[in-house]
Parts: sequence; C-alpha cells; structure tokens
Amino acid sequence: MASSHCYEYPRPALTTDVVVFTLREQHLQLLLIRRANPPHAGMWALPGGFLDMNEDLDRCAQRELAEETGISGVYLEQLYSFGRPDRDPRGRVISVAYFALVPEHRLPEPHAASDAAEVAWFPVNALPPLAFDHGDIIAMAQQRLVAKLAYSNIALQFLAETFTLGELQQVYEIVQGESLDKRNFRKRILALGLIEETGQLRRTGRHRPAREYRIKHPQRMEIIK
Amino acid sequence: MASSHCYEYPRPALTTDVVVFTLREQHLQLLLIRRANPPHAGMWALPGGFLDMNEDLDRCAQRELAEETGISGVYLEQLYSFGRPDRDPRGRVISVAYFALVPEHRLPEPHAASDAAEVAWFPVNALPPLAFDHGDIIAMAQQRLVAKLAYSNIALQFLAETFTLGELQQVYEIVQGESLDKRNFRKRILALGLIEETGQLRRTGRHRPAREYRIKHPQRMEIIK
DNA sequence: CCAAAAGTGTTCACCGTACACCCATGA
DNA sequence: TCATGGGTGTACGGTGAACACTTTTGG
Repeated sequence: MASSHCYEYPRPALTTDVVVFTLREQHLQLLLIRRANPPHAGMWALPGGFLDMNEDLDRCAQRELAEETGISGVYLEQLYSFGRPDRDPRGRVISVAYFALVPEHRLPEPHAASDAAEVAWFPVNALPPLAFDHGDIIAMAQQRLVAKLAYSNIALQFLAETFTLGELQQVYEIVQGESLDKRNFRKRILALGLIEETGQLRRTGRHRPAREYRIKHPQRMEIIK
Repeated sequence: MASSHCYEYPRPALTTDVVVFTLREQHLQLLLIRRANPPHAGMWALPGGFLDMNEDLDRCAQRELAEETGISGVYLEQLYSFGRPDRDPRGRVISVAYFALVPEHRLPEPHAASDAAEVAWFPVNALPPLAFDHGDIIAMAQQRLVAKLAYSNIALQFLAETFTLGELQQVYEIVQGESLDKRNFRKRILALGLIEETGQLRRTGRHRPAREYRIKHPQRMEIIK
C-alpha cells in the first residue's frame, strides 16, 4: 500500500456507465443516448457520467440513470471497470460499468423519448455504431445477463409485481434466444418454491385467463441454486 | 454522457488492490502487507497502489503485485470496484480490486518474507485486523473463488504444469472446505477431457507413485461447463 | 510385512428432457 | 365455432452420490 502522499499522484477521471436492459416488442433492448458534443458527437453511447466526490459508486450510477433517462428504483448491479488508457480521446477516464433491468411497465414515456431523437431503445442485435468502448461494455453486460438468468432469479426484475407463468417464460425465451417447453419450464420454476399464486386471474385478451403469481419472499431476491 | 468539460470535475484517487491466494500447509492463505504509515499504520492490508496515468488497470494490478511481493506471471482477474466515500480517511479513493492465484512452488522466498515481518501469509480463516475495507474485499474474493471453482478450471492455477489427481483433489477440498470422494472426483475430472496423462510417474514419498497429468490445451483455460 | 497414498466399478435416486392433448375465453 | 394462449403427466436417459477393496511403494 502506498504511503500517505497519495494526493501527489495524477488522477484519472471516473465515470459510471449503465447498460439498461428491458424487454420490448419481444426483443431484448437497451437504452442509448445520442452524444451532442465531441468526442464521438452524433454517435450513440451509454447513459452515464462523472462521479461526485461524496457519492458512492452505486449511488452515482443510480443518479446518472435517473438524470439522463428518468428511470429509478430498478435492479442495478456493478458489472466491471473499464480503464484502457486510450478508451477516451479526452484523456484518462476510468468507467465503472453497471447494468440495470427495467420492467416494460416502468419505462419512462417511451414515445416522448423517441420523439426527442436523443434517447432511444435498440434491440441488442441491431445496435448502431457506439462511442468509446461501449460496445465492449454492452457485450460483457449481455453475457453476464444470460449467465445470471440461469442461476439466479433476476428474470423477475423484468416483470411487474404480479405476473403470469407465460410472461416469465417469455423473459427466459427472449433473453436466451431459444424457445422452451412449457411443461418443463413450469415444473422447474414452481419446484424452486420462490413464487406463489395470488389467487387472481389475469385476462390477457380473448383467450383463457392466466393465473397470477407473485414472489413469496420479496426481501431475499437471491441466488436460486 | 457528460460533455467535454470533464476536466473541470474533481477527481478521486484510483488504486488497485490484489487479493493473492495460495495453498500452503493445507490451508487457503492470502498475502498481506503491514502498513508502515498512517492511516492504519501497523495494520495489515492488501498489496496495491495507485494507477499510473498510462497503464491499463490490469497492468497496474500486475505491477503492484510484482513490486510489493515479487510475484509475476500468475492468474489475475478483476473482482469488483470499491468506492464508499469514507473508505479511506485521506479522502476519496476508489479501489479496483483484483484477485490472484499463485501456485505454491512459485511463492517468493517464503521465509525471507516472514523474517522481514512486513509481508506475510495468513490463512483466510485467521486474518488479523485489516486496514480500510479490505475485509470486505477479501470476503468477496473468497466467495468468487469458491464459486468459480465449481464452474471453471481455475483450480489448476494453484498447481504446477504437471500435477497428480491427488493434488488436484486437494485444491478442491481445501478451497471448498469439505472432503470429496476420490472415485467420483476422478471420474468427473477426467470426463471433462481437459487434462491428459504425461506418462510419467510422480514419487511422493514412501508410497505408491502417482500418475502425472498436464493440461491438454493450455491456450484455452476457459469455462468448464 | 506394514503404513500410506494410488487406483478402480457398480448401484441407485433424482433431475432435466422429450412429447400431445384438453380447457377457457372473446370475438 | 373457432382461434388463441393456458394448463396438465409420464416415460426415459444421464448425471451426481454413495460405497470398499486391491495395488504399489519405501521403510
């Protein structure tokens, strides 16, 4: 550990950047912001910004997310720190990357955002050219999301407080990019014992209504296996 | 994303800290350094130090590890970034934490280090009081190590280029803290097809010699499952 | 010949997977 | 009545876990 003259060292700038995932229109999508200023003016980039001197890293990511997109109170997890010396042409900038999962019903004014032509949702498989190393950050975030879906219950973060098994299955199918057997899926999910019926039915159109479920113990949104 | 006047923002100091694990004397141990200067003078802390302005984060962790402990060329992986505003009494310091795995045969002069009374190995279950939030960092590192042992082949990072199945089994037993069935272990490991016999035998004392193994494809030290 | 680690197979329980039909509803 | 998604059970194969004895060596 270095001695106490640490303040003599030159310091990098520090930002947080957030990969915000949601499920829209049957696709895994993420939120990007079009840069108004150089460098990379006009290109798309992740929401994020500089750390305030008195805020925690998590708090910074939360704040930037709220300021730039209006989203708050969602699942947020630190992903990785990116620090290639040449990743920002302005100089040395370290980015602590996060990813967030937003349920579709909590998206902020989706059409207004599109109209403004400054904030937009993109399917992960059809991204525009990206500023900085944000493509790398997104790739790692998607990889982590897919991995965690298999051994945790974060899938529920894409849904409202009550949901149907069909909705939950769709989350898995869209994120993993493959269709699943309905009977096996239901058996597996219910065997975990993490969710229970609310007793209500959900009318989803002109078809048979589906049972509503909720999380049994909202406090511990932990690892499944 | 913020505009180009980022240099007006105040900046935190940035360090890397490294949790160096090894297996010694049948225990999972890690390397600590006794702090000579305030804050926390006399307490034990992780090796680490400040980022140079032109080096990558990974490179910084490598360099600090080599400078402070003489260890190089070992497995090193970014763990998490710690940034609580009050984690360092000197001011705002963000630490990008790493963990390293060192095979016992590559430990640097173990007795000299102990003699110097400044660098020492401690069993993870018998740690001294720690400076800063290094206890939190270590806890997360150990958790990650145990998790990765189950779904990756990092266990091999604790061993030399050639090894016996008994040695490999010991790695799992020590890190996981439980004894394993020999037949099931060997069946499972060999079924992965990642290692092969060298054809040599290893004489380990006055007992039956064990077969030596090596990694089949050193290039891809990847995920098992 | 004795102590100590190396090496070897089989059985069983459980879990993930494959697979097809009826039900309830609104139009 | 029909189109659409909701809801259900069984059979099979593979995998992980339990379990004990023989082999080889040095002292």
